[in-house]
Amino acid sequence: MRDLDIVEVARRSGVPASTLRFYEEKGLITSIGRRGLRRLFDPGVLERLALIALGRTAGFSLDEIALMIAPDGRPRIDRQRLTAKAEELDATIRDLCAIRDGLRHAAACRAPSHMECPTFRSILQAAASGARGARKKRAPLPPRG
Amino acid sequence: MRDLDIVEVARRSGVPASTLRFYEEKGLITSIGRRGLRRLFDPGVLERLALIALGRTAGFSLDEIALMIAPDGRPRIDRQRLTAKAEELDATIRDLCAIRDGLRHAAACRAPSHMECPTFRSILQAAASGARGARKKRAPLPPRG
DNA sequence: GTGCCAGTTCAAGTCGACTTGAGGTCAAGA
DNA sequence: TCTTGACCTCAAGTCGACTTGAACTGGCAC
Repeated sequence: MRDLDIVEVARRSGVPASTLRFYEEKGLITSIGRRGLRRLFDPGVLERLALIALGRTAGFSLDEIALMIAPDGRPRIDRQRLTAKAEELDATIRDLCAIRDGLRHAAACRAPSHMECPTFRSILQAAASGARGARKKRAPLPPRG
Repeated sequence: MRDLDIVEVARRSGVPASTLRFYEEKGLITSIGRRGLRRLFDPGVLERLALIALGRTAGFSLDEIALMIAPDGRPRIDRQRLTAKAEELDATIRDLCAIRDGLRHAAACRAPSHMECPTFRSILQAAASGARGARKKRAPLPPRG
Protein backbone atom coordinates (compact mmCIF):
# COMPACT_ATOMS: atom_id res chain seq x y z
CA MET A 1 0.00 0.00 0.00
CA ARG A 2 1.30 3.46 -0.80
CA ASP A 3 1.74 6.22 1.71
CA LEU A 4 -1.43 7.88 2.83
CA ASP A 5 -1.98 11.57 3.27
CA ILE A 6 -3.68 12.83 6.39
CA VAL A 7 -7.07 13.06 4.74
CA GLU A 8 -6.86 9.47 3.67
CA VAL A 9 -5.80 8.35 7.12
CA ALA A 10 -8.65 10.30 8.65
CA ARG A 11 -11.10 8.75 6.24
CA ARG A 12 -9.91 5.19 6.76
CA SER A 13 -9.44 5.35 10.50
CA GLY A 14 -12.37 7.54 11.41
CA VAL A 15 -10.02 9.73 13.43
CA PRO A 16 -10.34 13.48 12.65
CA ALA A 17 -7.35 15.19 11.07
CA SER A 18 -7.11 17.53 14.04
CA THR A 19 -6.75 14.52 16.29
CA LEU A 20 -4.12 13.01 14.04
CA ARG A 21 -2.08 16.21 14.28
CA PHE A 22 -2.59 16.17 18.02
CA TYR A 23 -1.44 12.55 18.24
CA GLU A 24 1.61 13.34 16.19
CA GLU A 25 2.47 16.23 18.48
CA LYS A 26 2.13 13.86 21.42
CA GLY A 27 4.43 11.38 19.75
CA LEU A 28 1.79 8.70 19.38
CA ILE A 29 2.13 8.56 15.63
CA THR A 30 4.73 9.80 13.17
CA SER A 31 4.38 11.23 9.71
CA ILE A 32 7.01 10.27 7.19
CA GLY A 33 7.00 13.37 5.06
CA ARG A 34 4.85 15.84 3.21
CA ARG A 35 3.14 16.22 -0.10
CA GLY A 36 2.95 19.94 -0.35
CA LEU A 37 1.70 20.90 3.08
CA ARG A 38 -0.04 17.62 3.71
CA ARG A 39 1.45 15.09 6.05
CA LEU A 40 2.13 11.68 4.62
CA PHE A 41 1.85 8.55 6.73
CA ASP A 42 3.00 5.01 6.35
CA PRO A 43 -0.04 2.74 6.02
CA GLY A 44 1.07 1.10 9.27
CA VAL A 45 -0.29 4.13 11.03
CA LEU A 46 -3.73 2.58 10.69
CA GLU A 47 -2.74 -0.39 12.79
CA ARG A 48 -1.16 1.97 15.26
CA LEU A 49 -4.31 4.00 15.50
CA ALA A 50 -6.24 0.81 16.12
CA LEU A 51 -3.84 0.03 18.93
CA ILE A 52 -4.40 3.47 20.37
CA ALA A 53 -8.15 3.04 20.15
CA LEU A 54 -7.83 -0.29 21.90
CA GLY A 55 -5.81 1.24 24.69
CA ARG A 56 -8.23 4.11 25.11
CA THR A 57 -11.18 1.76 25.32
CA ALA A 58 -9.31 -0.26 27.90
CA GLY A 59 -8.98 2.91 29.93
CA PHE A 60 -5.33 3.78 29.38
CA SER A 61 -4.47 7.46 29.06
CA LEU A 62 -2.70 8.71 25.97
CA ASP A 63 0.47 9.09 27.99
CA GLU A 64 0.30 5.50 29.15
CA ILE A 65 -0.31 4.38 25.62
CA ALA A 66 2.66 6.37 24.39
CA LEU A 67 4.82 4.45 26.82
CA MET A 68 3.44 1.13 25.64
CA ILE A 69 3.86 1.64 21.94
CA ALA A 70 7.43 1.22 20.78
CA PRO A 71 8.77 3.80 18.35
CA ASP A 72 8.66 1.22 15.56
CA GLY A 73 4.92 0.94 16.01
CA ARG A 74 4.84 -2.52 17.51
CA PRO A 75 3.30 -2.88 20.95
CA ARG A 76 5.80 -3.06 23.78
CA ILE A 77 3.62 -4.21 26.52
CA ASP A 78 4.32 -5.03 30.08
CA ARG A 79 2.35 -8.18 30.88
CA GLN A 80 1.91 -7.23 34.50
CA ARG A 81 0.40 -3.96 33.45
CA LEU A 82 -2.00 -5.77 31.18
CA THR A 83 -3.04 -8.14 33.89
CA ALA A 84 -3.50 -5.31 36.34
CA LYS A 85 -5.62 -3.42 33.87
CA ALA A 86 -7.67 -6.54 33.20
CA GLU A 87 -8.41 -6.83 36.88
CA GLU A 88 -9.33 -3.19 37.06
CA LEU A 89 -11.70 -3.75 34.19
CA ASP A 90 -13.18 -6.70 36.03
CA ALA A 91 -14.02 -4.48 38.97
CA THR A 92 -15.50 -1.87 36.69
CA ILE A 93 -17.56 -4.46 34.91
CA ARG A 94 -18.91 -5.85 38.15
CA ASP A 95 -19.97 -2.39 39.28
CA LEU A 96 -21.58 -1.60 35.98
CA CYS A 97 -23.49 -4.89 35.99
CA ALA A 98 -24.86 -4.13 39.41
CA ILE A 99 -25.89 -0.66 38.37
CA ARG A 100 -27.45 -1.90 35.18
CA ASP A 101 -29.49 -4.47 37.07
CA GLY A 102 -30.46 -1.74 39.50
CA LEU A 103 -31.62 0.51 36.72
CA ARG A 104 -33.64 -2.29 35.15
CA HIS A 105 -35.19 -3.05 38.47
CA ALA A 106 -36.00 0.58 39.13
CA ALA A 107 -37.62 0.84 35.72
CA ALA A 108 -39.80 -2.18 36.37
CA CYS A 109 -40.44 -1.91 40.08
CA ARG A 110 -43.97 -1.04 41.16
CA ALA A 111 -43.18 0.21 44.63
CA PRO A 112 -44.89 3.59 45.15
CA SER A 113 -41.51 5.22 45.51
CA HIS A 114 -38.11 3.80 44.66
CA MET A 115 -37.07 4.64 48.17
CA GLU A 116 -39.55 2.13 49.53
CA CYS A 117 -38.19 -0.67 47.40
CA PRO A 118 -35.68 -2.80 49.28
CA THR A 119 -33.80 -3.69 46.12
CA PHE A 120 -33.35 -0.07 45.20
CA ARG A 121 -32.28 0.78 48.70
CA SER A 122 -29.66 -1.91 48.72
CA ILE A 123 -28.28 -0.63 45.44
CA LEU A 124 -28.12 2.82 46.97
CA GLN A 125 -26.25 1.35 49.88
CA ALA A 126 -23.68 -0.11 47.55
CA ALA A 127 -23.27 3.15 45.67
CA ALA A 128 -22.92 5.06 48.91
CA SER A 129 -20.29 2.76 50.30
CA GLY A 130 -18.48 3.00 47.00
CA ALA A 131 -18.32 6.77 47.43
CA ARG A 132 -17.09 6.34 50.97
CA GLY A 133 -14.27 4.06 49.92
CA ALA A 134 -10.82 5.10 48.77
CA ARG A 135 -11.14 7.72 46.07
CA LYS A 136 -8.92 6.51 43.33
CA LYS A 137 -9.41 7.94 39.92
CA ARG A 138 -10.54 5.48 37.34
CA ALA A 139 -9.76 6.33 33.76
CA PRO A 140 -12.81 7.58 31.90
CA LEU A 141 -14.18 5.59 29.05
CA PRO A 142 -13.47 7.10 25.66
CA PRO A 143 -16.17 7.91 23.12
CA ARG A 144 -17.58 4.96 21.32
CA GLY A 145 -19.66 4.31 18.22
CA MET B 1 -31.47 12.05 63.74
CA ARG B 2 -30.51 15.66 64.27
CA ASP B 3 -29.33 18.02 61.61
CA LEU B 4 -25.79 17.51 60.45
CA ASP B 5 -23.25 20.19 59.80
CA ILE B 6 -21.17 20.04 56.66
CA VAL B 7 -18.23 18.40 58.40
CA GLU B 8 -20.44 15.63 59.67
CA VAL B 9 -22.00 15.10 56.26
CA ALA B 10 -18.56 14.98 54.70
CA ARG B 11 -17.42 12.44 57.24
CA ARG B 12 -20.44 10.18 56.91
CA SER B 13 -20.77 10.36 53.17
CA GLY B 14 -17.12 10.42 52.21
CA VAL B 15 -17.83 13.42 49.99
CA PRO B 16 -15.42 16.35 50.55
CA ALA B 17 -16.87 19.56 51.93
CA SER B 18 -15.77 21.44 48.83
CA THR B 19 -17.83 19.03 46.76
CA LEU B 20 -20.82 19.45 49.03
CA ARG B 21 -20.66 23.21 48.54
CA PHE B 22 -20.31 22.65 44.83
CA TYR B 23 -23.33 20.33 44.80
CA GLU B 24 -25.36 22.85 46.72
CA GLU B 25 -24.45 25.54 44.26
CA LYS B 26 -25.58 23.24 41.46
CA GLY B 27 -28.86 22.62 43.24
CA LEU B 28 -28.21 18.93 43.81
CA ILE B 29 -28.51 19.25 47.56
CA THR B 30 -29.90 21.92 49.89
CA SER B 31 -28.73 23.11 53.25
CA ILE B 32 -31.42 23.98 55.74
CA GLY B 33 -29.62 26.67 57.72
CA ARG B 34 -26.41 27.62 59.44
CA ARG B 35 -24.73 27.14 62.74
CA GLY B 36 -22.45 30.12 62.73
CA LEU B 37 -20.97 29.96 59.27
CA ARG B 38 -21.41 26.24 58.94
CA ARG B 39 -24.09 24.84 56.75
CA LEU B 40 -26.57 22.50 58.35
CA PHE B 41 -28.15 19.66 56.46
CA ASP B 42 -31.11 17.44 57.02
CA PRO B 43 -29.92 13.87 57.55
CA GLY B 44 -31.83 12.94 54.38
CA VAL B 45 -29.00 14.54 52.46
CA LEU B 46 -27.06 11.32 52.99
CA GLU B 47 -29.59 9.32 51.04
CA ARG B 48 -29.58 11.99 48.42
CA LEU B 49 -25.82 11.85 48.11
CA ALA B 50 -26.09 8.10 47.74
CA LEU B 51 -28.54 8.65 44.92
CA ILE B 52 -26.13 11.06 43.28
CA ALA B 53 -23.28 8.58 43.62
CA LEU B 54 -25.47 5.92 42.06
CA GLY B 55 -26.31 8.16 39.16
CA ARG B 56 -22.68 9.09 38.61
CA THR B 57 -21.62 5.48 38.61
CA ALA B 58 -24.34 4.73 36.11
CA GLY B 59 -22.82 7.39 33.88
CA PHE B 60 -25.30 10.23 34.31
CA SER B 61 -23.92 13.76 34.38
CA LEU B 62 -24.61 15.98 37.35
CA ASP B 63 -27.03 17.98 35.24
CA GLU B 64 -28.94 14.87 34.30
CA ILE B 65 -29.03 13.81 37.91
CA ALA B 66 -30.32 17.22 38.95
CA LEU B 67 -33.23 16.72 36.58
CA MET B 68 -33.96 13.29 37.98
CA ILE B 69 -34.00 14.17 41.66
CA ALA B 70 -37.13 15.94 42.73
CA PRO B 71 -36.74 18.98 44.98
CA ASP B 72 -38.06 16.96 47.92
CA GLY B 73 -35.16 14.58 47.55
CA ARG B 74 -37.09 11.59 46.28
CA PRO B 75 -36.08 10.24 42.91
CA ARG B 76 -38.29 11.34 40.04
CA ILE B 77 -37.19 8.96 37.43
CA ASP B 78 -38.28 8.45 33.91
CA ARG B 79 -38.47 4.70 33.36
CA GLN B 80 -37.61 5.03 29.69
CA ARG B 81 -34.49 6.91 30.60
CA LEU B 82 -33.53 4.19 33.01
CA THR B 83 -34.07 1.48 30.46
CA ALA B 84 -32.13 3.41 27.87
CA LYS B 85 -29.25 3.88 30.28
CA ALA B 86 -29.35 0.20 31.17
CA GLU B 87 -28.96 -0.66 27.51
CA GLU B 88 -26.12 1.79 27.16
CA LEU B 89 -24.45 0.13 30.10
CA ASP B 90 -24.96 -3.25 28.46
CA ALA B 91 -23.06 -2.07 25.43
CA THR B 92 -20.31 -0.64 27.58
CA ILE B 93 -20.06 -3.85 29.54
CA ARG B 94 -19.83 -5.94 26.40
CA ASP B 95 -17.00 -3.76 25.12
CA LEU B 96 -15.16 -3.88 28.37
CA CYS B 97 -15.47 -7.64 28.60
CA ALA B 98 -13.99 -8.00 25.15
CA ILE B 99 -11.15 -5.68 26.01
CA ARG B 100 -10.50 -7.42 29.30
CA ASP B 101 -10.33 -10.78 27.59
CA GLY B 102 -8.05 -9.26 25.02
CA LEU B 103 -5.73 -7.90 27.69
CA ARG B 104 -5.64 -11.26 29.44
CA HIS B 105 -4.88 -12.95 26.19
CA ALA B 106 -2.16 -10.50 25.33
CA ALA B 107 -0.62 -11.00 28.74
CA ALA B 108 -0.58 -14.77 28.30
CA CYS B 109 0.02 -15.12 24.59
CA ARG B 110 3.39 -16.46 23.52
CA ALA B 111 3.34 -15.19 19.95
CA PRO B 112 6.65 -13.47 19.23
CA SER B 113 4.80 -10.19 18.74
CA HIS B 114 1.23 -9.38 19.64
CA MET B 115 0.78 -8.30 16.09
CA GLU B 116 1.33 -11.82 14.90
CA CYS B 117 -1.34 -13.23 17.16
CA PRO B 118 -4.66 -13.64 15.39
CA THR B 119 -6.62 -13.15 18.58
CA PHE B 120 -4.91 -9.87 19.29
CA ARG B 121 -5.38 -8.76 15.72
CA SER B 122 -9.07 -9.46 15.85
CA ILE B 123 -9.39 -7.43 19.01
CA LEU B 124 -7.57 -4.61 17.27
CA GLN B 125 -10.02 -4.90 14.43
CA ALA B 126 -12.91 -4.48 16.80
CA ALA B 127 -11.32 -1.48 18.48
CA ALA B 128 -10.60 0.11 15.13
CA SER B 129 -14.13 -0.35 13.85
CA GLY B 130 -15.40 1.07 17.10
CA ALA B 131 -13.35 4.21 16.45
CA ARG B 132 -14.68 4.37 12.92
CA GLY B 133 -18.28 4.22 14.04
CA ALA B 134 -20.47 7.11 15.08
CA ARG B 135 -18.60 9.20 17.64
CA LYS B 136 -21.07 9.65 20.40
CA LYS B 137 -19.76 10.72 23.74
CA ARG B 138 -20.15 8.18 26.46
CA ALA B 139 -20.24 9.47 29.98
CA PRO B 140 -16.99 8.90 31.80
CA LEU B 141 -16.94 6.62 34.79
CA PRO B 142 -16.61 8.45 38.07
CA PRO B 143 -13.93 7.75 40.62
CA ARG B 144 -14.38 4.58 42.59
CA GLY B 145 -13.00 2.96 45.71
C1' DG C 1 -11.93 40.45 74.94
C1' DT C 2 -9.06 38.58 71.90
C1' DG C 3 -6.77 35.07 69.09
C1' DC C 4 -7.13 31.08 66.50
C1' DC C 5 -8.96 27.73 63.61
C1' DA C 6 -12.06 26.02 60.66
C1' DG C 7 -15.42 27.27 58.37
C1' DT C 8 -17.13 30.93 54.56
C1' DT C 9 -17.27 33.37 49.58
C1' DC C 10 -15.89 34.05 44.88
C1' DA C 11 -12.94 33.66 41.29
C1' DA C 12 -9.71 31.14 39.15
C1' DG C 13 -7.12 26.98 38.27
C1' DT C 14 -6.69 21.86 37.01
C1' DC C 15 -6.87 17.72 34.17
C1' DG C 16 -7.28 15.05 29.79
C1' DA C 17 -8.32 14.94 25.20
C1' DC C 18 -9.32 17.34 21.88
C1' DT C 19 -11.40 21.35 18.97
C1' DT C 20 -11.47 25.95 17.20
C1' DG C 21 -9.85 30.35 15.38
C1' DA C 22 -6.76 33.41 13.06
C1' DG C 23 -3.67 33.99 9.80
C1' DG C 24 -0.27 31.63 6.47
C1' DT C 25 0.93 28.60 2.39
C1' DC C 26 0.79 25.43 -1.24
C1' DA C 27 -0.97 22.60 -5.44
C1' DA C 28 -4.10 22.43 -8.77
C1' DG C 29 -7.76 24.15 -11.85
C1' DA C 30 -9.57 28.09 -14.93
C1' DT D 1 -1.16 33.90 -13.76
C1' DC D 2 -4.44 34.03 -10.40
C1' DT D 3 -7.86 32.09 -7.47
C1' DT D 4 -9.54 28.84 -4.58
C1' DG D 5 -9.83 25.61 -1.19
C1' DA D 6 -7.69 22.63 1.92
C1' DC D 7 -4.19 21.86 4.90
C1' DC D 8 -0.67 24.17 7.79
C1' DT D 9 0.91 26.34 12.60
C1' DC D 10 0.26 28.07 17.07
C1' DA D 11 -2.34 29.71 20.64
C1' DA D 12 -6.36 29.59 22.93
C1' DG D 13 -10.80 27.66 24.08
C1' DT D 14 -14.04 23.78 25.66
C1' DC D 15 -16.15 20.43 28.73
C1' DG D 16 -17.26 18.29 33.30
C1' DA D 17 -16.39 17.87 37.88
C1' DC D 18 -14.18 19.50 41.06
C1' DT D 19 -10.15 21.78 43.79
C1' DT D 20 -7.46 25.63 45.27
C1' DG D 21 -6.25 30.28 46.72
C1' DA D 22 -7.01 34.65 48.77
C1' DA D 23 -9.39 37.21 51.74
C1' DC D 24 -13.01 37.19 55.29
C1' DT D 25 -15.78 35.80 59.62
C1' DG D 26 -17.86 33.60 63.49
C1' DG D 27 -17.78 30.69 67.70
C1' DC D 28 -15.13 28.90 71.26
C1' DA D 29 -11.07 28.50 74.51
C1' DC D 30 -8.34 31.10 77.41
